[in-house]
Parts: sequence; structure tokens; C-alpha cells
Amino acid sequence: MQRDETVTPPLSIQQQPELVLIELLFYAYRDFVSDPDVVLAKFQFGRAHHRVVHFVNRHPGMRVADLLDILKITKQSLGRVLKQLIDTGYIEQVPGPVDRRQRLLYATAKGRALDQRLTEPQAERIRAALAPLGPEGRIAAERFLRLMIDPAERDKVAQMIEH
Amino acid sequence: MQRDETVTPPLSIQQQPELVLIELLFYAYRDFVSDPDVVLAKFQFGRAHHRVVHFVNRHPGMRVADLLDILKITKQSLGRVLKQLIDTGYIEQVPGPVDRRQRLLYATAKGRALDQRLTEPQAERIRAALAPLGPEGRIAAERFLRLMIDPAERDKVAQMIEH
DNA sequence: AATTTATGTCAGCCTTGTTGACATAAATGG
DNA sequence: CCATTTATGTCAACAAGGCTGACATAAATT
Repeated sequence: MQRDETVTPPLSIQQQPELVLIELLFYAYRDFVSDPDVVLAKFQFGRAHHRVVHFVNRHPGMRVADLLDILKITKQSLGRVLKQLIDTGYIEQVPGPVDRRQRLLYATAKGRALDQRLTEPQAERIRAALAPLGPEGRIAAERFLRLMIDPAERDKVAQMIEH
Repeated sequence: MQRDETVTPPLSIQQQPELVLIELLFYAYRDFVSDPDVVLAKFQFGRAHHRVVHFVNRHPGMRVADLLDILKITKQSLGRVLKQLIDTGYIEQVPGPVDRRQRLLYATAKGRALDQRLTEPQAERIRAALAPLGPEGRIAAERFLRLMIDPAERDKVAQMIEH
């Protein structure tokens, strides 16, 4: 009994050249996000904690709703890891000065130190990748990745990144 | 009581320019991997099934060990979703003709069709991102992503991608 | 014949995502 | 001022998909 493998050819790069970038994205991201795992393990934290402490550190005083909008997860999912980070002193909450329903989020010194340790190996990977490329290579990589973001999100993301 | 937010400044792009690419990778990948979710939901599958059916389709006759090496997960984790894909007829196993311990993996016609439906929205996103860039932009994006892969993996990945 | 290799499987645990329901305090609109 | 909306938190339960450890089988290799 023969397999039906010749009925339709499997996806090939020739017929679908986007496969190269699709797969490169997978492999690159796979290795990129594994960098901080060693550090995370020492702190008994996971990748979710990394994301939270990072974005809070990058946007001091951000609202919980802002963080949810970046991470695209539910408040219950966020709540769990956020609570752990607050209880262990990596993040603190401050009532919003104008709207006191808000709990503005700040990384503590401890939280900033953690974020820096987590970010360091990723930054090193980026530097190593950019080294052989020159400034135009960097610009091109940034431009491509920006265009990979949902159009409706692009301006918001651009503003958050530039500061 | 004052917060200690001024003890150390939060990470800023000025002091760490790699942050731009670090965060762009997060945002781009976040949206990129969410594309197939709509399709996956219809089939009662998750992102893990997507990855498995995709790489099996792309590398017909691959060994289980090869798949593990790509995904970088344990055989138990793979086993669970692979079994589901086999039981529902998206993937089939064939004993290795030379080494009969091996179970070579093939996507069935059904599996190939599924992979194509899953890949389509991602390919569309790639095409849309490349459209304003020109051929050099594509080359640059590929070059950057290749350099983001672990050096020890690069050649292997390059060979797998090119065919 | 003994060992190693490729694969599968059982059992249990952890992280991190989900839904749904409900609670509270503060802002806002009539 | 009261009703409603908003920002946030919380409880409970569940699901996906990682993980470890132990053990089983068949086939290849030494």
C-alpha cells in the first residue's frame, strides 16, 4: 500500500518563497527567547515574568490596561505573574494621581536590575547579529519588523519604542 | 514616602539601542504567530500542532529525532501532539527502510492541506511587509534573522531551509 | 550476546494561557 | 445626588503545552 505523498507536493520554497522568512522567524525567535532562561531559572521565574518586568521597566508609571494591550493576554493571566512580582518586590503599584482607580506600575531598583540581567544576553545576541551588517542592515531589519506588526498597532508600537 | 524610581534610570534606548530590535521582535512575533489561530481553532488544534504539521510537511520522511532537534522540546511534549495528529490522519508514520527503528514522518494530503491553510495568512503578512521594501530589503531581513540564530545551529538551519 | 539507539509511553507536575462570575472603588454623566 | 461606567482585582475551574523521571520495545551495533 502506497502513501499518498505524491498527490500534492509538499510546500516548497520555489512555490512559496515566503517560507524562508516564516521559518527564519521561527528559528531566530526560538533562540532569541531562550537566552534569558538561565537567568530566569535562578530567580524561579518564567518567560511571562520577563515580559512583565521588562515592559514595566521600559514604561514607568504605565497602567495595567496598557500592559494588557501590549501583551495581548487576559487580566487574569497577567494578574497571576504581576502579583508574584509585586509580592517579591520587583514591581510596585502607585495609585494614579489624577485617576485614583488606576494602579500605576513601576519597577523597583530590584526589578530594574533583574530586567537588565535578562535583557543583557538578548542585547548581546543583537549586537553580534548586527556587527557584520553595517548601519543599513540595522535600518532594514527594523523596517521589516515594523511592517510585520499589525497595521492597527504600528503607530502605537512606534511611539512606545521611540520613548 | 518616595519611590526609588530615580535611583537607577529605567532602560532607555539611548543607553541600549538594541532595545529597539528586542522589542520589535516581540511585537512582530506576537502578531505573526497569532495569524493561524483562527484556522487552528476550527480544527481544535493549537500552535504546537501547527509547528509539527508544518515541519513534517516541509521535510517529508524526517525522523522524530530531527523534529525534536528543530522544535527544541522533549519527546514527551512532542509525543502528545504528534499522537493527536497521527490519530486524526494529518500525519503518518512509516518504518525507516534502512533503519527499521525509525518512524519516518509524512504529512498526509489532509495534513498538507492544513499546513497550507495555516501558512497562508503568515505568507500574506510577509508579502505585505516585503512589498514596500524591494529585493534588498528582503535580503537584509533574511541576513539579519540568520545571524540571530545560534551560531552552532546556523548551517543546519540554512540547509533545512534551502531544501 | 551485550550494549546502544530510536522511539514510545505512563504518571505527575508546572507555567501560563483561557472563560465566567463577581467585588470594589472611583470617575463620570445626567 | 444617583446611576452608570471604568479600572482593577479576585475566585474558581479548566486547557495547552512545556517539564522530569522511569520504564518498555525493537532493532542496530559492537
